[in-house]
Amino acid sequence: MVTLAEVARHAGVSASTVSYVISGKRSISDETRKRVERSIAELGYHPHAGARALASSRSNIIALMIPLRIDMYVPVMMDIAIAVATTARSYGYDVLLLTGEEGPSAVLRVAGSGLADAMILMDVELNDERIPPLKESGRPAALIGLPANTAGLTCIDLDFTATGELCATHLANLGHREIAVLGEAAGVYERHTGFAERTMDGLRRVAKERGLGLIHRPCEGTFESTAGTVIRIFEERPGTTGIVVQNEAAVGPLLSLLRQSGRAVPEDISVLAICPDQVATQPSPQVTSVAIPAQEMGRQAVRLIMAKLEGRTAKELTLLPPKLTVRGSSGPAPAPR
Amino acid sequence: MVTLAEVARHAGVSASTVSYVISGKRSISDETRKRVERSIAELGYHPHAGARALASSRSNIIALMIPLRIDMYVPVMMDIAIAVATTARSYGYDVLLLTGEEGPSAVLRVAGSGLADAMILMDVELNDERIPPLKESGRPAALIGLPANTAGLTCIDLDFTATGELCATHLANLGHREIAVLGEAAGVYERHTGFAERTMDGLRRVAKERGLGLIHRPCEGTFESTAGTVIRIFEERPGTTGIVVQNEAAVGPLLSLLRQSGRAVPEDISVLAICPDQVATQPSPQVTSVAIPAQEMGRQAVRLIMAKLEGRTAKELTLLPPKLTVRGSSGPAPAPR
DNA sequence: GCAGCTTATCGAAGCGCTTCGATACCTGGA
DNA sequence: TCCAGGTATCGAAGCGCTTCGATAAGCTGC
Repeated sequence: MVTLAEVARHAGVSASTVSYVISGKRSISDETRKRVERSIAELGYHPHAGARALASSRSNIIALMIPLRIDMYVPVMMDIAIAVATTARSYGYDVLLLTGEEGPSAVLRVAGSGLADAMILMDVELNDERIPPLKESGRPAALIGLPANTAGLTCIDLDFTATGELCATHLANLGHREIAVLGEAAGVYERHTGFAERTMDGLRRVAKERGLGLIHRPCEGTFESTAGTVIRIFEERPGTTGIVVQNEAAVGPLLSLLRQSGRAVPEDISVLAICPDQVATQPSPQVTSVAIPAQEMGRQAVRLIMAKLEGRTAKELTLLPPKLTVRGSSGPAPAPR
Repeated sequence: MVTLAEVARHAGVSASTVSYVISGKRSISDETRKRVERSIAELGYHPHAGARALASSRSNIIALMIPLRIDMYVPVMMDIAIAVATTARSYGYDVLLLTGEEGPSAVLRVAGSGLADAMILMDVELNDERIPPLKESGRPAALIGLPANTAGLTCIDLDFTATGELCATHLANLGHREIAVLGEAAGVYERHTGFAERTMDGLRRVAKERGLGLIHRPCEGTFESTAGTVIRIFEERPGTTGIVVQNEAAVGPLLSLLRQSGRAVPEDISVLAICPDQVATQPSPQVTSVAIPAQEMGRQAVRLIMAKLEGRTAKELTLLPPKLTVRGSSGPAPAPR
């Protein structure tokens, strides 16, 4: 292994000079800088991460914690993770991957050992047990998803309330009067992950304002459970002409089922989904959707953390505005029979 | 931050004694050990990762490198990543997440800086450009996927040749005489990722041996491209009664298309897929499949690396045997018309 | 009763880096 | 000509840990 000292000797300067060339924290003459840089390149020098962390008490690592139970659609998590890693690198940071397996104690371990300078928590629940140790650790952090109490934290999420409003407004504007929501699996509501409720709030608000009928049924997302849920919906509200899907796994099955049961999309039924574009563009017809801005979340999370690491303050709450992309699955409500 | 020295003072012993209590590298009297352990717990001590890495030249970190271009189905990658992280933790290691973004130089950077003790490369291509720097770095490594030349490396993959054989044998045993393969997107073959070719080798071998007709068409996996491919297959070989799907994205579309075109599964057509169970169990009927053993790959990769880190030698090639799970989509070939 | 072990503990060196004075030189204004 | 104020560089301390040799104390067996 090449060390700072060897580079210094090779360049004919002192170790501290090499260090300052690398960090740029003191001015160095052009001539010396060039000489040192050449030595670094020639010797293939890489600063020792551990030594650096020890001397500077900065590891240049961000921990990214994935929960054990995954509600989010997996590709979304992956997108976030990749966006986090890529953005972090652009700031000179690396990313440590933590799984929920280890539980909240992982937070203490990683913060306590100085392994990571900051943390990002994904898929945060309303009363997430990782939050107390996180606050205790005193490390900068960003949460993806909203806990019940965001005081003193930095959180990012899609604005699900606005998403609900947007979906309901889109359908109302198209003349739909009865809409149904294919919700998340029951477990999601039980664990109070929050986003599902917030979506419903938005839907309800607009439904009330515009005088729409609205029913909401949880849905597991398998073909069978989707079938059962859809049949029940049409039994209870035969006049339903618009369906909003929150559980992205149900999108494919729903379209198959509607086709099978002789309902045309979008002529008889309009379908909207809250899902990644990947899912929306795969079936035929493609589905009008509000995307989960996974990359944006990951990027923002890192930016907010960098702000904190640099001593600036970061907003407590960042709600990303939803964007509705109109595709083939939504259209004017059919004329009432 | 609590340091070793403070723990030592609190317990009334020297720093080195505390260190030996933690590492277990020298014998310590029961009494002293207990006292030290109590102090550690009371003070909430966590060894500083950087200091440790510096003194022991071991970071206790494994780097996991995800490629930029992703052929693998994303949830499979996630499964592997989570299995790697979980298994690594059980050995006291953490996982650093690297994306392909940074290119092969990331290998040199991470190895050179002593950030990671070892590396795992995912989705390895036949002539993967990360391999030369990896060898140069001299760090232990495990590759998930097979490069063209495995000499001096440690590689893990599903035995795709055996997988192809297994699929063909299953269909042959059910009496099918004409089978078609819905392959990966053309790009996958161009970049020579290897696994697709190996699957075909296996299929061809058995097809020849058992006298089956076999055609193979690449497929992008979208609904439209799958439709086009399926139509062409039945035009060219109207007698086709068995379809093997390699591109998991095509599974859903294929089943929809067969249903639409009035072909019953499995009565008229048997469908086999090489895909995660998640994908196989979602549609109706559920699909007979050979699963990608994602977790197993992740676990094995870590085990092999641990062996190397402990100075033991690791096998060059680990091919995991395929397992075929029979579900509702495959059955006896229909009587010839 | 002492050589010769083993066991338990300590002290000190050193891992490779950052960072804080200190120093040496140069410039320009008085 | 002299000194204030920069600019460029050096030396040394110290970050928190591991590890090696040394030491002290407790055994065993003759």
